[in-house]
Amino acid sequence: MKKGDHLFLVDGSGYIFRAYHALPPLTRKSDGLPVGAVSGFCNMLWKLLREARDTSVRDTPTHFAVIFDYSSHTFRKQIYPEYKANRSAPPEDLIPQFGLIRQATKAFNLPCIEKEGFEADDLIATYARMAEEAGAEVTIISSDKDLMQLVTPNVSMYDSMKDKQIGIPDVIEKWGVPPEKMIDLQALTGDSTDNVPGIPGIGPKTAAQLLEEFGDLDQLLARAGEIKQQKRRENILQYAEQARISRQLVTLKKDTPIDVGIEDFSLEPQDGRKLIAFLKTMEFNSLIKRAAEATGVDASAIQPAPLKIEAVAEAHGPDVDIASAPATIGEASPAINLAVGSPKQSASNGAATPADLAKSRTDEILAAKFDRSAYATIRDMATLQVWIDEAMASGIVAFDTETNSADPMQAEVVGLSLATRPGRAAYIPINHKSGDGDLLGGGLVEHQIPEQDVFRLLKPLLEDRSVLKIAHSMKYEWLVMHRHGIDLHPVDDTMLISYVLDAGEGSHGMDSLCDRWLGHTPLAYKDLIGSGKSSVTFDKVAIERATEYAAEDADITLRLWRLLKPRLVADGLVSVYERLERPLIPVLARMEERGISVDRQILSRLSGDLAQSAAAIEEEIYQLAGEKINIGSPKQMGDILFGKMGLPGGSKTKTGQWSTSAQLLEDLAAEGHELPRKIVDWRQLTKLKSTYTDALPGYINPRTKRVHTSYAMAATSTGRLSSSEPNLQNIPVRTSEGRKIRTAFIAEPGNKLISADYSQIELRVLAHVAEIPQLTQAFADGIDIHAMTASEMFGVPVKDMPSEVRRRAKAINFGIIYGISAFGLANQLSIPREEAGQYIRTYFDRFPGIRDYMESTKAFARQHGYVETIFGRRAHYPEIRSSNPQHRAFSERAAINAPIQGSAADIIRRAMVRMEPALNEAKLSARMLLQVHDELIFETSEVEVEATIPVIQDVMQNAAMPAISLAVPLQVDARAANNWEEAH
DNA sequence: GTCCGACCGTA
DNA sequence: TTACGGTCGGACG
Repeated sequence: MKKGDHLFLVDGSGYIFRAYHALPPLTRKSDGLPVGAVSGFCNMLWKLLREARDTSVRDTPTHFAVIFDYSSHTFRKQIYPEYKANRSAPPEDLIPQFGLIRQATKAFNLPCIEKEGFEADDLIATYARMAEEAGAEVTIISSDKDLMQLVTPNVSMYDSMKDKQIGIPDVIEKWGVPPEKMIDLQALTGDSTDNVPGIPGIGPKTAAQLLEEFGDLDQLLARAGEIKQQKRRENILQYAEQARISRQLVTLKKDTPIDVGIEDFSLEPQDGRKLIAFLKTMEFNSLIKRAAEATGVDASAIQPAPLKIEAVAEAHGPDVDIASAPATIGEASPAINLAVGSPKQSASNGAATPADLAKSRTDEILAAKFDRSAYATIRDMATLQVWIDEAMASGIVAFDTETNSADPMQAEVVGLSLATRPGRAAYIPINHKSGDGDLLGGGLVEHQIPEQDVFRLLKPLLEDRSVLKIAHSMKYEWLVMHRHGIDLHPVDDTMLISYVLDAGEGSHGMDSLCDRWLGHTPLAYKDLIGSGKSSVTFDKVAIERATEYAAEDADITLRLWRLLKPRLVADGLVSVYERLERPLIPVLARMEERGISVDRQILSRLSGDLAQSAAAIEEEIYQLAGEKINIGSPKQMGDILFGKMGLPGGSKTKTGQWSTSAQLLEDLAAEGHELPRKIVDWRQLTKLKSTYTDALPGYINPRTKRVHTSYAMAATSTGRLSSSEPNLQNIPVRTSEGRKIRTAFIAEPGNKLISADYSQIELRVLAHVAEIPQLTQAFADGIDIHAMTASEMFGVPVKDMPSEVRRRAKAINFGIIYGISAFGLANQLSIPREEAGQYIRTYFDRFPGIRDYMESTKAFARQHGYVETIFGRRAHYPEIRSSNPQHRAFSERAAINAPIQGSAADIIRRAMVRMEPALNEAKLSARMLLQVHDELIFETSEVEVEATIPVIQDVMQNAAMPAISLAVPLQVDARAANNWEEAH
């Protein structure tokens, strides 16, 4: 070796661990052998060697070697027996890769160096010194801080994963000291992963500052008495010896006895056949292709090399006997997978198609068993930090919070679980209380990390943009975390992924997905907390039980994610998920968090009025019925009306009871019967009272004084949201009595509510998807759509049209959207079935495109089992091929409705996702509070109302663009007022 | 105590 | 004739 030569030294052992955690897991397709780290290693070598042939790259190697640890039994153990004693066993799926990486090195025709009793770092230090003395340049391929002490003007490091060169200035920038002082710095700070003690309370910043002040460790220890901070001075004096031992441990040995000299590292030509044979064994298809091209070897003519899985003596834990755990092909840990969609995702595993990947992922996941006893309980901050580091390194973590309430606006966190790999999960108990105890319900259980410490440690992880957080129902987690000052991102939600994939195929709850996909029944929540009167909140659950339950949930979530996420790609649903579902999580969470102000007094007064009116009607009903019966019981009312009084009964319900529906009672009232009218009125009043005026005040949050609904993102088959607790999507509006309830929904003083709603959005969507020229024209001209329909059908001029004619046309238009039947239309309009059938035929004659749309939609649904919205969202109808004609007909109507209702739902979702950025852009402070399918409710200060309305309208009217250019314009009406009734 | 059907509020 | 959720009564265990 001579001046001008350039030696590359790869820290093979360091690379394995880093690659294992940083790269997406990968298994050999044919048998599940874990090869993720091997793949990363081969790709790195390929890149380094390719650059070696590329003369345009300055730092090309002339000499090359890969260095490995031999075992953890090194001379350092003699100095300090605890050295590296806290290392846990390497992950099971990493063990077989130790040997494979050595084989890879040989396949690349590179020297593979290791020596008993020494670490790779010592060999690297020795070779670097020798090369430098010979006048050559050295590049160490590693980012390990332990090697930074070796950096000189002639020796630099290279972080292959970050593609970053590390020279003297980089060391100073990172650690605050030059390379030659790294030893002293490490001696002071110690190293928890290697169990190097250091001095307590001294971290890198303090160490750098002290070394700056005192020059070096010896000076510092000699003059420690001069240190002003008492605690720090005491620690340094007390632990001086520990620092000296630490210095010995971290100092790399530059005179390791070597068996192979640096002259033997001279870079040899690539042996294409040997390399390709190995790559074939590993099934690294893209590398095979590149290697064949570069070496001019015909890859198809080469057989895979026989695979030898060696028992490698590279022990990374004190108690691991690798020799007893050699991996055999086919028996490798199956729980290894490619991380599709993670922020740290790499390009590809060479699998054929997304569908193949989804399939192989399914097989792998199913092979992994659940073991609740393997879950860890985290009770101290050091252990928590280890898990956080692991999550940081892997780039993916599934988590689940356990709380004492289903309401995220009130819930207190009881504990939190994490999963980093299938089967590897832990629970952090935080607020578990003892079951018995005093009147206050018992105190905090011992050995739990204080809540604020847990969140302080977790915050960087939960907010790290390079770590994907996965939860089942992320909106809940987002809200709980946000209340602790954490802005959770980026995220994935397994419930929403399932929803996008399988809307209409049953529930998307974790338990049912776990059963459906993983063939596993998780611990039941009810079994932990009990039920009914004897139930307890989660904080009373024993921590051991809670660990099994909570960690299992995180584990399941991670496994479901690995299974379901690739299906998004395979089924072409990525953009539905990423544009219509995932971004809505924080938007809806903020809406729920804001809530809306509801006036207790107004509701209370209304409730009193309703009670009085109902009581008066009650008396009249008892008079008319001749006895005191329960008016609220349809069974009892039916018996009175159709039994005792002998009124002509209409239909019966499927349980054999007389139907007492409002429609039927209205018909009887029209015939002059008094009692049915009274019952209808009574029902209306009591409905308004019990469902709204009495129930709503109970939802006013005591802390915020506002009502916070909860939106379900994955509840409907069509893509609509649903609202519950309370349901704010069914607040009365039709009758004047009911509308009064809306006056209780108010803006804060100085503010207004703005209501903005799409006009006829579903008919507009119908005009677009069914391509109906008359409808399109009518919407373009802005004329009354129902009057136009009536005019087309009945030949009546729009001008001076009788309201009854228009009403019928309107009913038909709605009927079309609902997948019309003569039976249904006849019911709706109270006309004979024959007449309704004639209407429908006339409609189809006038608008043949509608019939074509309905027929083609049914045919599509029969063929595929689902239908699609204009944005590609799917709604599944498994019963569309049912042999039961009723079930089949129902599915057909639903399938006709879904693309229309669902496309409208998609449009308003798009508007909601864009709304906040648009308002921010316009420097407006309006807050979106509610969504009612085609309406958005905002609250904003009075002075901004005028400027806000056009922005809202603009976003809503253009929400389909640019993905879809609708054949009809969207119209949005908006109004501002002090309460919802006046704004609507 | 839990579940289901009838009924009815919304889009 | 589509999509929901809440309340009630009544039957079940």
